[in-house]
Amino acid sequence: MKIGQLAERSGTSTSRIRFYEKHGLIPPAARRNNGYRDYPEETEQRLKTIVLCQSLGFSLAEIRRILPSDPKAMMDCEEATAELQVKLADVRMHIKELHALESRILDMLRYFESNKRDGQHGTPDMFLQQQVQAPYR
Amino acid sequence: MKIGQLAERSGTSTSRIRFYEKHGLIPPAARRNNGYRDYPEETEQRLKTIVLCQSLGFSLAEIRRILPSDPKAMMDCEEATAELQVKLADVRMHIKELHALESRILDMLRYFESNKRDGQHGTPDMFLQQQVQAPYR
DNA sequence: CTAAAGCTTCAACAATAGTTTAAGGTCAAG
DNA sequence: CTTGACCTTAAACTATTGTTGAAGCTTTAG
Repeated sequence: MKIGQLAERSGTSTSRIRFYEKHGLIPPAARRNNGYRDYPEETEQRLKTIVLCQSLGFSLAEIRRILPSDPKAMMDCEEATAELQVKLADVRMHIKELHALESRILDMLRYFESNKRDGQHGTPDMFLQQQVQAPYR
Repeated sequence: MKIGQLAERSGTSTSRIRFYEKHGLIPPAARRNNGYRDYPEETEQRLKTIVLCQSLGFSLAEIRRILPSDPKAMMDCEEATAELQVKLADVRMHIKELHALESRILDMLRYFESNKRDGQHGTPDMFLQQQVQAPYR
């Protein structure tokens, strides 16, 4: 399979595939006589796997670490499970942070609202500095 | 105030302050005879405001847009409120996405777990590809 | 035969938010 | 007078994930 066809089938792009090869995410392709890359079927699956892992929140560096570089190697379930649990903890922490951020934004909105009712004025620094010192922090 | 002292007081760094000036986030500092930047007290507040806004999830481009370039200007409450509401919607959408991601990771973990119990084997592609086609997607 | 499409490589560019480095000027203390 | 700390500028580098372009070779269709 040539690179263009692989790109179409895997839903990526030729530049992306070359980029992944260069960075060790897919094994270097065999070459035809003319120098064109020639891909086996399985590379399509591997590319889709990479895209899936990205959508699961793994960076390319993490994917390179998790997926065996030999595309035929068995995946170590223990290791994959461990990595996924780490990622799960990351995601949950991130969610917590965003909830805290949500609260702070709501506080700030309420603060602006009350100021508007009181017809108060001030510089942005005054508004925001006060917020910094608010107990919510 | 010289730039080093301002950096220390505001909890930033000299390079960061010069970077902000260059990119229009703080007004250009007055210069002493020797060319050194000389800062008024208020710049410390402005820097802290910028750091706060960053912690609220605003990018420097957004901060530059929201905070009046004249540090003494009044903040437009209406505009700030509108910006904060947009940011709030962003944050909430981001939280939703992360919850979906959490579910997908949990699905994957359960899938690995059941495979382990069954003593099954396979390549990462097989594992993950199956997951792609699972109904959770 | 020729033109278009597809392949090759290498290098540069994109955005974000700065840091680091080089080469040099200035200031205060001892 | 020298040493060290602090200041100046501009340019290059960091990390991430690719895209775009230039220059050139190959293949396919008409």
